[in-house]
Amino acid sequence: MPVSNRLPSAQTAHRKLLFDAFLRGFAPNASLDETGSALHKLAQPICVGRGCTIPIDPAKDAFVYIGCGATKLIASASSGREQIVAFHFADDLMSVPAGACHSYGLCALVETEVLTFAADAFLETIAAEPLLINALLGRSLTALHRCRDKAVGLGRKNAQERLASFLVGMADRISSIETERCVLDLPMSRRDIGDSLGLTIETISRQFSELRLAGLIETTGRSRVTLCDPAALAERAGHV
Amino acid sequence: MPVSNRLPSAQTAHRKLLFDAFLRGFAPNASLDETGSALHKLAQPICVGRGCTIPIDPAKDAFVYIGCGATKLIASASSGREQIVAFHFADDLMSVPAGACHSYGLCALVETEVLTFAADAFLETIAAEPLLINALLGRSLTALHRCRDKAVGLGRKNAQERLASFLVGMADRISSIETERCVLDLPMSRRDIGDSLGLTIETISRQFSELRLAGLIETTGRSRVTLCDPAALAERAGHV
DNA sequence: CACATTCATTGATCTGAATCAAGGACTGGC
DNA sequence: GCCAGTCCTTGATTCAGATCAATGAATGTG
Repeated sequence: MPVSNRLPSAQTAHRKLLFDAFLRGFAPNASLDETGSALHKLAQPICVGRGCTIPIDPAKDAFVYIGCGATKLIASASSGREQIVAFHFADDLMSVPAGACHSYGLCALVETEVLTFAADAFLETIAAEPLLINALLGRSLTALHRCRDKAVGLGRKNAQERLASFLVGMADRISSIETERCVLDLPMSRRDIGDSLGLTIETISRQFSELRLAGLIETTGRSRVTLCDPAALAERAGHV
Repeated sequence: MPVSNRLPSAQTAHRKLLFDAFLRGFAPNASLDETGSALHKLAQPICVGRGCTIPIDPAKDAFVYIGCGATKLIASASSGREQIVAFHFADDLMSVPAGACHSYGLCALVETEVLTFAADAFLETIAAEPLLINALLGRSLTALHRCRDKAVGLGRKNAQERLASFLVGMADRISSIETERCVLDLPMSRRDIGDSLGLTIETISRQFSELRLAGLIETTGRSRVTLCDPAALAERAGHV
């Protein structure tokens, strides 16, 4: 398993680019002088390869900004069972909770660059900047909304509805949306999809086959999925 | 099914009490003059009986403050399947999303008094009050954290672990915490518990019986549950 | 206080997804 | 371009929880 690397301090220019992207993506209209440099001091830039865990103190809450790449947020129940709680992509800002009931870990799906922040210091720093808190609040509410929809799927949907729901949701996030057809390059494995949907890898594979047979999707290689009829797929997903 | 009632305008005093409780619970240290009265104008006080749905425009996001009582936030997948996404109790402030994938409804478990706010106007009003945004952010992050833990349960736990997890979680929220024994008065029915844990009413009942047989809980009537050994129960819940 | 109704419990059976097992297809490294 | 290793697919069987069915306990209403 490859290990994670902090960016060497020589790459100051690169670090600056990453931090600027964060500020731009996070609060484009704010003019932050002191706050900006305070955040810059807090930001821990980290670059990890595919399959690596992003080092985060499990005892403290953290915020993580994804500059580029993709990650999975994993929660571990006892006896090694893992549940993927969320996927995140470039320009996402997420909160990683310290483990109370379960322990959380953040893992890169592809080569990924992130900034990590200790949550307490981060919140303290932005406390006086309504634009920033509002932005963070918006992200949190979006995450909450997504998590609730996920709970509906995990609690009340069958395997096929879960996979259809997952594909439609991913299409919204990482594909150019076309009404007719829609091409997705999934950065996660079948196992990841299973761990996200509360299913096994075999069930995921079988449902891919069924959706393919039904003419709703086409697959190319391991990662490319074409949604032939997104509307019909959304219907199978049990969306209202 | 009983219908909900706005508080008659005659009960101005009562309304004021409710609103004051909201401000006190929400941002005890803030001195809000204009913002306070602006919020007061936005607040829609509603009082509903057991089993009633709290009227919320399904087309727009809302925030709801619970003055007293208890509620369930229900999401409906297609074909009438319902998933309870969260329970809320006195002094909670929650966000109710407009339905995108699924439609949400808020329903009272007991006689309940709430204040509802249109989300857009609410956010606009508090935008310049860091204390308030921070409070709202904190509540959102707590809700997100709870929802993630719920996702772990729904995705990766068996029936007994889910019920044990539920009981331990409820004990934290609505009971005086005693290390040895802990008495809970659950305001929700077996069906509600099932709809929250992604299980049927029969499975819930069987698991109650098993936990009772194992000496971990005692039940009195329909609603009272005594946790005889919270630590052992937490272990059965698969908590780390 | 008795009745009606809803709610909870228990049992028997069924089913969708898990598990066990084996073969086949990508992908990346040399 | 070949090979090794990983990832994916498909089939057979098992099992946890759903469903179907019936009885028994709470609640609250007249």
